[in-house]
Amino acid sequence: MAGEERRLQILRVAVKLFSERGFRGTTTKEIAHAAGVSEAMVFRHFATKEELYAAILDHKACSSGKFEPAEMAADAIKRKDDRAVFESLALGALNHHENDPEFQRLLLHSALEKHELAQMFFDEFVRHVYEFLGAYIRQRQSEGALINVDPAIVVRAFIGMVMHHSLNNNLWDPKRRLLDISNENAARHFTDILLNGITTNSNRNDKE
Amino acid sequence: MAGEERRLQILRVAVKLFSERGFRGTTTKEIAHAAGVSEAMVFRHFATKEELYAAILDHKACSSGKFEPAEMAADAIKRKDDRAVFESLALGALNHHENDPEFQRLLLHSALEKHELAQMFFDEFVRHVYEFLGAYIRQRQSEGALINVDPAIVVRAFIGMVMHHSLNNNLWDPKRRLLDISNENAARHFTDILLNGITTNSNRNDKE
DNA sequence: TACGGTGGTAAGTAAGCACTTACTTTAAGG
DNA sequence: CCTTAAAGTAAGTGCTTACTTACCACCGTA
Repeated sequence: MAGEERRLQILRVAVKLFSERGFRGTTTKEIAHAAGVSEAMVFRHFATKEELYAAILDHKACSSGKFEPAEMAADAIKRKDDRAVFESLALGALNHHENDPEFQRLLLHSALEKHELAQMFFDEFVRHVYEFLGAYIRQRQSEGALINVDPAIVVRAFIGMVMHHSLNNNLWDPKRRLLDISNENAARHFTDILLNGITTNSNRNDKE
Repeated sequence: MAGEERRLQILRVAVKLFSERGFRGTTTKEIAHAAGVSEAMVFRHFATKEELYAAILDHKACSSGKFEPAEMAADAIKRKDDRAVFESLALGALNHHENDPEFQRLLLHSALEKHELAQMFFDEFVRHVYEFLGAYIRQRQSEGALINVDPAIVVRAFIGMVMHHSLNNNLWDPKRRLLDISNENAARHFTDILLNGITTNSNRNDKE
């Protein structure tokens, strides 16, 4: 097998193992065995275990790249369709986490281990999301469409719903015994709650 | 030092180390050193490292006990004051996580490591929260105060906001660069969003 | 056919790990 | 003051770990 090919293969199996067992929980022997080569081959491609781990986090974080809203979300923003903006962003995130559950586990493991690349990902990627969504919310507030709350709080609340749901599906309740809904339904309901709350109109008017 | 006293002291320092570095990341030597005793003493009190870890998780999870809403929340439920119900529960959770940040880290570590006690805690404690809050929501729906959404979705959304906020404060953004608000403010704003959403009334009426 | 570079391995090494053994100190009770 | 049991330790044991070394097999090319 050619060099680059093998390198990628080692990376792939390492992603799987690191995401399952974390950095310290995964041995280079296991990685080599899973890749079907000897341990020495792993160290030919990656000088140290740490370098392999960093390469993975780097690859995973950079493959996401800077936060760029999906086509559907960008379109919704132009139309100022708040519902579509939040719903499409939520659906994008939920689908991403469903298709790549290793990513969330990897990130959590490295955050708990205080690996600098986890912090870097957060500082880069998450900050952009806050800035981007925050700017949109601010604009819609100035247009009188949204109430005046600190946009950062709104972003945190919304991301909270979405990420916590993903975390439940991937980590706590993969059998989905507490809640089993499609990503589409989840995105729609979370958006509904964010935009309109759960109080009935009659009840809301009573109180005002 | 007396036996029971030393046992508790070892447990305390082990909680700290395990929550910081996880099970595999913490050595029995470190625990012994942090407790100011020799490694052999650790193994006199706990037959294996695993047993020490289990004792910690057990203690932490059981000290929380079954989910019992705080006094303030229980009172709010009797008064059917939705705002107070959600706000007091949120504040309770946020304060708990702030005062005992080790707890969240410990739980995350053990969930990632697929330790059975983490799953047990989730199955017991979290299920109760869903049942309890779900029942309240169902009741308020039947009274026409809340709209008819699956209560489990509402619970997930609300817990999502609260837990994700705690997770940010404890793990991702302890410096609180993205959002720095008091627990009281967070609880109030999350409750506001859950109950009323962020759309302005004029805008909401326009669309209806 | 000689050869050099590349893909690959078997068999280490030194350090670190959970856990043990064989021993010493401490202190309360008769 | 002597006994005795518990509190405590120094110095291992055997295994695992990340990482190395020294070597082999193949293959295109000159």
